[in-house]
Amino acid sequence: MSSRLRLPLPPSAQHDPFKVSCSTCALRQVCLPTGLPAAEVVQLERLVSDRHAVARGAVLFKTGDVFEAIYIVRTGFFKTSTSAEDGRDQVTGFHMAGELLGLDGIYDGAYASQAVALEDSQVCVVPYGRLEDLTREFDRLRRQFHRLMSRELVRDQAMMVLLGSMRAEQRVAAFLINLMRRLRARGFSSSSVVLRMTRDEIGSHLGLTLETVSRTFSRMQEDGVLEVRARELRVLKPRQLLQLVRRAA
Amino acid sequence: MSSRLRLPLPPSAQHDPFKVSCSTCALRQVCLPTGLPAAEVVQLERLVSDRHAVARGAVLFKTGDVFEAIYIVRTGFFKTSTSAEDGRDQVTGFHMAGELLGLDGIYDGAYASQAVALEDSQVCVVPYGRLEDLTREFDRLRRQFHRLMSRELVRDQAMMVLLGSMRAEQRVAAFLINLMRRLRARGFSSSSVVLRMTRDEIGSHLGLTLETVSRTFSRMQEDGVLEVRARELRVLKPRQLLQLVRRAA
DNA sequence: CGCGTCCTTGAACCTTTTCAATTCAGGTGG
DNA sequence: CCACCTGAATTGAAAAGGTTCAAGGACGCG
Repeated sequence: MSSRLRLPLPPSAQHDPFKVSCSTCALRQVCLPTGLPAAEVVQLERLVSDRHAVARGAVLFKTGDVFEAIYIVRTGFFKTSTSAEDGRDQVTGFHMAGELLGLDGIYDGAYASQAVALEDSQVCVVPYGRLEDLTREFDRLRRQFHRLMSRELVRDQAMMVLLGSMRAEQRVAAFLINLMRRLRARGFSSSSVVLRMTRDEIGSHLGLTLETVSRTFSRMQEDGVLEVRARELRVLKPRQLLQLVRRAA
Repeated sequence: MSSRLRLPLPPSAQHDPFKVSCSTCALRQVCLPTGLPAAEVVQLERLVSDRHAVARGAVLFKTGDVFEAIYIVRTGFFKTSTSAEDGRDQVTGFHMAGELLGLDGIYDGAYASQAVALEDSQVCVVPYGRLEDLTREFDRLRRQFHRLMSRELVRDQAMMVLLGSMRAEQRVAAFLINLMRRLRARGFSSSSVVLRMTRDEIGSHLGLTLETVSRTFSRMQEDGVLEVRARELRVLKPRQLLQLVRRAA
């Protein structure tokens, strides 16, 4: 009934779990190789030789770790968070299949954030030095890489608007809409989800307390917009949810 | 007595205002060519052939404009803001000499934000298509470009933490510290500034109302941390200002 | 099946916003 | 050169939204 946050792997990958094949990967429409010519995808495949399993709760990289690779979520679900020196900790994002992790490490050679798996996951490992080299030769790959970095900037801007000018209800609505849209782009139901994160993590991401998130879910349920049972969530009135966001502060 | 947000131009530029010379530019330590070998700087100079004056209040680019170039602030001061369809508008950043504008346009070929000059300014125009080409050949330039994009991501994360978990006083303190640090990196006084933006614009950037910004300035003045007279601002106790940020929520 | 973690809900409190009234500063024109 | 005028900034008081503190309940994992 509800979406499971795991994509079926293509036959080739199922048979040989260590072989990476971007060309046949189910994610190729939402991943780094999107739109690249076959020749460049092949190059990328050779680069992304390694795959890595990350158990639920395990840390993929943490703040200050030497930056050596970018990761692409293959299956599963991650959260990234910053940890300021004064213990201030904030979830900066949730990441699902096809999304890149670790781009913030390019700047000074150390990751600026921490990535933790929220369910048993797999990532593709993209050694950064070799990616850099590859972007020299391959124009389309280089441009795609730049586009993805830029997309992150656009997303961050949207997040700033959310944090800077939206009320609790709007933030939660915007969060859910964003989540469902990304799930839909991956072929999942756009009405049902099993959340992989706690209310606390959602709150941290949205600049709210876990109590406010919980209350907001409850209110949306009373209003008939959502059906909430613990982590199981169902959007009953998508249009009304959209209205909640659009409504000016 | 107070810093003026304008750097003296090198003699060569003063004599021929249309000739761009990164090699001799006063900004080369805080700009795109930072750390590049001379040969690559020369290439960059040839690329950045155009300079552009932007009068106070004028729009450099706006949301939806076709993305053709990245801009680098040469003199003056800019704000960037997003304008959501529902009229929700937020200042996403303030930008001074040496800082890049427009990177958010790479993603889909249209700027995602708007840039407005807050004082009479000049920008260097970097045609993006040609920059892309140049990054193919020149390894250091390409890496530097990636580093700068990544730095934006790191900054955005810091901004999210500010917006998501700091109280008004902490936000204002963090804003001032950040501003003064950037001014100092450009050779200005790190204690005095004439702000180029209104309380409203500061508030929009920090997720606060203009009244709260004003009250916070007043309180800091009462506490002897700042001296505020309209847009003229002086930091009297930098360490105390730092303490304000570090103090957990 | 029990324990721990997560979630929900209530009530009081606090910060920030909102609304409103002055005050101030800077630029313009007489 | 000064008076005026307009946008910006300050300040106060009331209201709202969210947090904090606290207690109880549900769920899932071992």
